[in-house]
Amino acid sequence: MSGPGHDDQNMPVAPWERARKRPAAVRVPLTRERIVDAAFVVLDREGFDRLSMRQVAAELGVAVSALYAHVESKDELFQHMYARLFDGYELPDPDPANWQEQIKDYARRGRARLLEHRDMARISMAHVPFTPELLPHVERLMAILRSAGLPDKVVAAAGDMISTYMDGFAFEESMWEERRRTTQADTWDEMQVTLKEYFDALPADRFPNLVELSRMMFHDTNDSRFELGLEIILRGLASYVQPRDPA
Amino acid sequence: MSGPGHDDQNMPVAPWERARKRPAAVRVPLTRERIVDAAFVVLDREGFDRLSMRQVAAELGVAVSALYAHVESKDELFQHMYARLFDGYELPDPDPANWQEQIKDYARRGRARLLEHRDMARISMAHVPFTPELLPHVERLMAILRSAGLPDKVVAAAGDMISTYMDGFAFEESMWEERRRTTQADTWDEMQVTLKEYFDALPADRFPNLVELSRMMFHDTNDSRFELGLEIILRGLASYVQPRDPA
DNA sequence: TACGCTCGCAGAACAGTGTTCACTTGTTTC
DNA sequence: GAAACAAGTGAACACTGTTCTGCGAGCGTA
Repeated sequence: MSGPGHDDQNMPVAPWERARKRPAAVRVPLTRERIVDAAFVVLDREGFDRLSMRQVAAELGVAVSALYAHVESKDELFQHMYARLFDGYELPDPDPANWQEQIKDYARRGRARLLEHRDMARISMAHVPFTPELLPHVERLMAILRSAGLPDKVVAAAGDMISTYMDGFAFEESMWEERRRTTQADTWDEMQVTLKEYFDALPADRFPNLVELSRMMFHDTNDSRFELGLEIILRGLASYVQPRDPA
Repeated sequence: MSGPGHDDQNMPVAPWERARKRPAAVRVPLTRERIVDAAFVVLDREGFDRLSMRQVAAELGVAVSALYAHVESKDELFQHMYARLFDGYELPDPDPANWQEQIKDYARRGRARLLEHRDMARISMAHVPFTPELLPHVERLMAILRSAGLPDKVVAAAGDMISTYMDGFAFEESMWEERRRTTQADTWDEMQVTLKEYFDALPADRFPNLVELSRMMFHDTNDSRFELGLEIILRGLASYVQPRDPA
């Protein structure tokens, strides 16, 4: 998939190399990249709970123990999957006039990446503290927030808040997806109808607000709910903006 | 611990009941409450990853299979542990003049409850969607937010945001705690010093903001960081307040 | 008192997990 | 050709959640 050096697979083998290359071509060499690729295939097909080293090995047609030559543990495999989240996912240089849009865009792309693979948010969630892959992002995020004129204390808290919001939101989405899968609901719309019915059937004397607001909670798309939460956080942050150079 | 019907354990047995009660007293009857209690003991001592049905059974001096007479699965056990979070944890009636403080107080108590037991945030996080125990809380939270004059769309999004923030924050705290445990750091202060040193040692040309802000991120207590994040969210919410009855 | 019956728990078992280790096997090098 | 080396195999260990059979004490009834 994303590993390098696969381009020559479709090329015919030169006759004078045939004798040498044939035996080597029978087994594609096992690499960490291929293991991570296979892990994503298993993750998407089986989900996080059924992602086991044995399943990954089976996907590659290889013994389990072979994986441990390239990956120290299942945890390290998760770390490499986590690192994939950040491939080519960059923050722009600070543009103080547009800082809010810059951060929103960053968050949107982050959520999109988390939703690319099933249960990916669960893997990401287990890595919230500062990992080396995350540091450059936090650095640039802070650059943007500082350029906007936010006090340092707020900047320090905001980085965590934004990534926690992204992870938490995508995590919830994963959970609804899984619930949908275990139910008979085939589509997301069908699921929403079921949920809305459930809330409508709640005793209105004990849950007046829930009954009345169920429309809001389930008619909106996840995208617009995500967007609204983002806007709330950014308005809160913006309220801390103070002029930088009172010249 | 919190289960009912344990009050008579310290009472002496009446002599005329002694002959009858003795054999029964040899084995304290196994109940779901006792199983949940034992699960919390194991959780606090061993952590989430080592919390197994066999450990819980051992804690009670009982065979594993005996647990399944009172609890259908490990997942159901988690649900009962999760339900304990909400015992006697209520929201007040709406007081429109104080809505921000009411919500802050709710969030503070929620975080405190999550921190009462090791890794409790991880269990809570797995239950984010609407469970029956949560519904009354969401209902009252919405009542407060609506009384404050927030538009319905914002109210519907805010409930999720606040609980996600609580869970996410406590979850991160759990992770730092675990990292502290696996490191040799005995106290939290010692851990903070280590972290600060790590950030100070970062190449200042590539991470100027991180180096400069490391002081902010690790000198503050978790409580004040939590408080600041809460304030940011509430300022964002408050920006949506609109007059209710333009009379 | 003796019988049988029910119910709560014990023990073993099944299928699955992460991880390790002694072993082949295919390939290269001397 | 023989020796060395790396890579992958298969079996094993110590676990996990869950289920099934069976025992044995307590109860109601004859």
